[in-house]
Amino acid sequence: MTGQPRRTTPRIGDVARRAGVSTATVSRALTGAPHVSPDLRERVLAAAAELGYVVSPSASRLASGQTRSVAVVAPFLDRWFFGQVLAAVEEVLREAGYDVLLYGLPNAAAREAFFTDLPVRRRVDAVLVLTLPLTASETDALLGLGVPVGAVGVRAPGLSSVGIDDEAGALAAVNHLLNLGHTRIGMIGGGTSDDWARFTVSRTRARGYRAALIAAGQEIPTGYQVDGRFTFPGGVLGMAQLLAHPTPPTAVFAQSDEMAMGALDTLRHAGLTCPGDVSIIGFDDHELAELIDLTTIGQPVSAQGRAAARDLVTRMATGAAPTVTTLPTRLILRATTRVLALT
Amino acid sequence: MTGQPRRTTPRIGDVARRAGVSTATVSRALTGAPHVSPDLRERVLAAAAELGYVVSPSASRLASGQTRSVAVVAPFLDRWFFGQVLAAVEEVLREAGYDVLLYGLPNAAAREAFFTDLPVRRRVDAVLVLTLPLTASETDALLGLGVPVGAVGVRAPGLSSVGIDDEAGALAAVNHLLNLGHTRIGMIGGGTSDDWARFTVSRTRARGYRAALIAAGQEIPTGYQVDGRFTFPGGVLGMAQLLAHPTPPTAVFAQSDEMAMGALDTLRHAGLTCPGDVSIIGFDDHELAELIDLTTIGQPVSAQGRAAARDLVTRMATGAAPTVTTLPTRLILRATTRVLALT
DNA sequence: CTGAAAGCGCTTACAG
DNA sequence: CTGAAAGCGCTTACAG
Repeated sequence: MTGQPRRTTPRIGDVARRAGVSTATVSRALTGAPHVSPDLRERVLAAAAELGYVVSPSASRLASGQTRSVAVVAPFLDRWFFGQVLAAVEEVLREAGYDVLLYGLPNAAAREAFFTDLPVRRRVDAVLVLTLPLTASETDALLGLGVPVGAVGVRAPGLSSVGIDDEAGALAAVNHLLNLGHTRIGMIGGGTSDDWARFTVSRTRARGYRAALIAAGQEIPTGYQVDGRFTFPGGVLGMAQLLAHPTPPTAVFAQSDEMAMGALDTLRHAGLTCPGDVSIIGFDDHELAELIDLTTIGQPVSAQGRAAARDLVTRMATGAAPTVTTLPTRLILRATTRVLALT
Repeated sequence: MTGQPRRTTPRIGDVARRAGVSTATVSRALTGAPHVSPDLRERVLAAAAELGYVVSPSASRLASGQTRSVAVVAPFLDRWFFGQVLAAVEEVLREAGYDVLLYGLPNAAAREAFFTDLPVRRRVDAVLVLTLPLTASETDALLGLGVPVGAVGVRAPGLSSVGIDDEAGALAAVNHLLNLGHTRIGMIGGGTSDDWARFTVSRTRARGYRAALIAAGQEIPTGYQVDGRFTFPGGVLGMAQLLAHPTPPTAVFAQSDEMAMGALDTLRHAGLTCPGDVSIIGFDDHELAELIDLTTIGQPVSAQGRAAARDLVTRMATGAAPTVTTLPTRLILRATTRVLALT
């Protein structure tokens, strides 16, 4: 019963003893702090390696006040856009040495719980919000954390944000259609959705749509703006709705590529061709867009995640002020739009 | 300079003072430990609420040895399958009160760094691996953490695993084709990929493909098994390869729906119809499969994530032994397969 | 059921 | 450049 060898995780004291230095020196050497002579640093590193020593995160955090973690908050985790952004964000943060704490808020209850309980409090050095339109009090709650807050696709005072100019993108899409001679231009958006997360971007893109038509001196017939819920099935239904219009559009601006794909599906099933009968332009440059030859407004998705993550890394390190970054969209001409056929 | 009111986060002592009890009692009341009289518990809860007290995670972890966190490790974060699984996993864990630490391993360097440095050490109460075929030493490293380890789509001794029977699924797919009278059946898989993560499942499904054909007494012509890399573009190319065969198949088993969609695209561009000229069956029941009317082998994706997360929650709470769960696949008949036309 | 006190394993002024 | 020591903020046997 005496001296039984309990194999246990080595502690900082074990490393210190083995290297013949104090724990203070071990700590300094391991964290890369200055004021440690090269040979001592080397001895410490060697001792730590031999022992397989790893610092205890909780102890280190408690003593230093730093968590080396950042929270990523997103309404959905299972959608294309979020997957792309999340992958980029995770990579940047991991390589910078931060842990990523993931919070999905798939429904109203989860969302409310998150902003009420604020589970990230005292737990992270920064928070990154992905395309979650924040109310003023939600923004306040986040800023009240006292750590840098960043966002992709959301703007609010006090936090960094990275995004695109949705209105300009939509305007470019519709202008392209106008340039091709179309005058009956419909839109599949997400307008009447009760889903806040998609409501904002939907409205902004709708503004661009209307601005383009108004600038061209055109009126927008009732029933030309339909709801596609930002999904493939929604696009299917939306296009069907447009086709049922007394004077169906000859061109359609879909606010996302997924809805555009749904619209294409409806055309195919209706025996219509694209762009022969109807031109369609999407938004996103989804990974499948190129393959189905979809004309679209491309936005840099991973790049938005990377930029947002990098900004946070910088702010955590330097205490720099929040920034606002707008990344460019571009018109990508492919095969689903063409000059209006003269009949 | 004296007594300046520094608004600071309340500590457990503040709550204790306000409630007129010891910090031990506050701790017990807050963690829901037994042996606290109802009225004291109430007083503590009230005091904590008034102060807006939140326990310091690092201090709590250091003192208790529990992290209330679980690591989720996945090779990709930006693919459909992982997004679905991740969303389900995150929801279960969050609702059970665990933090989710996310680790993406998009390349060999990241993977090696992860298993060498083992950044999750002393940091989580469990680890969940998503579809990452583990080498023996990787498995050992994980089990050496001393916490429950679970996996989706991976089996290894010592860890829980949730998955489907890939071979049986593939077999069912090919049997369906055989039942329709097809004898020239090709396969688009991921066989020659150097991507380990997809290599294993690819091989298992290929085994099912071959088993079905062998059982039917058929030979497999050279060139009937092509690589589609588990992507849409890969499916496009794979189908093109099959069409270029001296005696092209009349039916194709694609190991994933995304590849099946790519195959459909190739057929369309080649002026061929499906299922008129070629029947195609996929695997997954991807969310778009229903919309394009793709016959496929459906697998429950979110359910696998949920089951794996729940198993881990149980094991963390009870110390139960690892489990193995196999969820059912099912043949979903839709419009892309039909009886071989007699010519 | 409740409290005093030790201990979790680090980090970091403060001296030297 | 290096060490002794206090302190980070909890949890949990141990007594009572």
